[in-house]
Amino acid sequence: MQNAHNDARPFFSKLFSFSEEVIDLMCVSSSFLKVNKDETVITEATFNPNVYVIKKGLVRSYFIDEVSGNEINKTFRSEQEYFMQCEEPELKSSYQALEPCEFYVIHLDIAGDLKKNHASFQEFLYRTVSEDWRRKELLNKMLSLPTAKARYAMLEKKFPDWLQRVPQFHLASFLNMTPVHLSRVRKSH
Amino acid sequence: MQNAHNDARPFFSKLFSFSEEVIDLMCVSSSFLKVNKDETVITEATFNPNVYVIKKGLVRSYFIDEVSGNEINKTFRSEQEYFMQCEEPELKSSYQALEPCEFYVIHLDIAGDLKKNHASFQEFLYRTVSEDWRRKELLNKMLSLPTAKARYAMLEKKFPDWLQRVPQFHLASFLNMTPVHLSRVRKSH
DNA sequence: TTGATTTATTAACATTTGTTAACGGGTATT
DNA sequence: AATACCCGTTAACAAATGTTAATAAATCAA
Repeated sequence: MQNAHNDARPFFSKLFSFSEEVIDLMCVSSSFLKVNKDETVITEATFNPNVYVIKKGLVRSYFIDEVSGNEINKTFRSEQEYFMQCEEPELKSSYQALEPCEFYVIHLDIAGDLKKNHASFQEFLYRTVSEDWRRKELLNKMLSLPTAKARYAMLEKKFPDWLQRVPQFHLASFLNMTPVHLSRVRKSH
Repeated sequence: MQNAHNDARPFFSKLFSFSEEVIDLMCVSSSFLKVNKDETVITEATFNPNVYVIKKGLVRSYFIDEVSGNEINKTFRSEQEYFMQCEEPELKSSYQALEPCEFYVIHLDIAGDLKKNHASFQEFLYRTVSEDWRRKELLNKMLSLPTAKARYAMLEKKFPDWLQRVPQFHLASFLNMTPVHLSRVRKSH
């Protein structure tokens, strides 16, 4: 993990219309993180108040089903997207790199008043939550579909990129079916 | 539909720490709406920029599965909760009263700058989205569980009120199973 | 209350989906 | 190139869930 400093400036600028002051603050309080394929970035167990912005790569978020002990994938994120750990134990996820990844990590504990006193950062957070709300609404709709075939069809339509980049057995978990069954669905498609 | 005026004041006050000015604005630009059981409040087809705050009663939100033509329930809302129609066609829902309901309806088109210039209303919206995000996260987790039994167990744990108030066949749709199967699950439980 | 309508339960059967195991193609490591 | 490992496919079978229909229970309207 290295300090990001001005390296991150053009990247943050493209991300959102932050004020110059906010970008300064973000650069000063962020670091640069590289992880290998398959490495875990955050686990359900640990908490830190960091925003991980993906510069490069692909990540899956998942939780452990207490009944079966299996991992269940919640979603995937890639370039220009971000994630952070929830505070509620109930909602915590783990994040694993499915490709070699590069992140800018904004340390909110260092960034101090970023959340409180800077309008453009607040707007960014509001936009982030709103966008994520909409995506979740869409995922909910997908998971509500009663047949595996219909869920797959919706994935294909709404998230075609994932079909290319995400290993099939991870998509299967995401779609609430087994890898064997996903293979069947694709065949009969 | 009647004008709400000062009738709504104590209700709005309890809902969130709005400024006096915002409460005035909300009262002036809101109406009071009563609907019978089973009546539809909003349909997927129509759009209006209103916030429906539930004073009394219970509502289900649902969408039509284009494949089967069936209604699929997304969630339920009751006293002190609110809902509004999404702008994205993809995410629109219909809302139906499962009990006789009373709403305060805030007409954002009339309320003018409520969303733009009033901090306490903006905070309210942000809190609303954040809370809803968390609930959706939880629902997603529930729908991701691979067995009907596990989904029902989680509903029982996390939303015990719904078990009391929501008709079983509507819970079944919400849990992504048939009413017949829900009955089986409950029996073997 | 009565009768009519809606909802919940149960059973038998059909379909979907999960499970296990074997096979084969790819990829990485040596 | 050889080996090992991971992943996707396929098949046979098992388990879960959907479907239909009959019945019972609950709710609603008259």
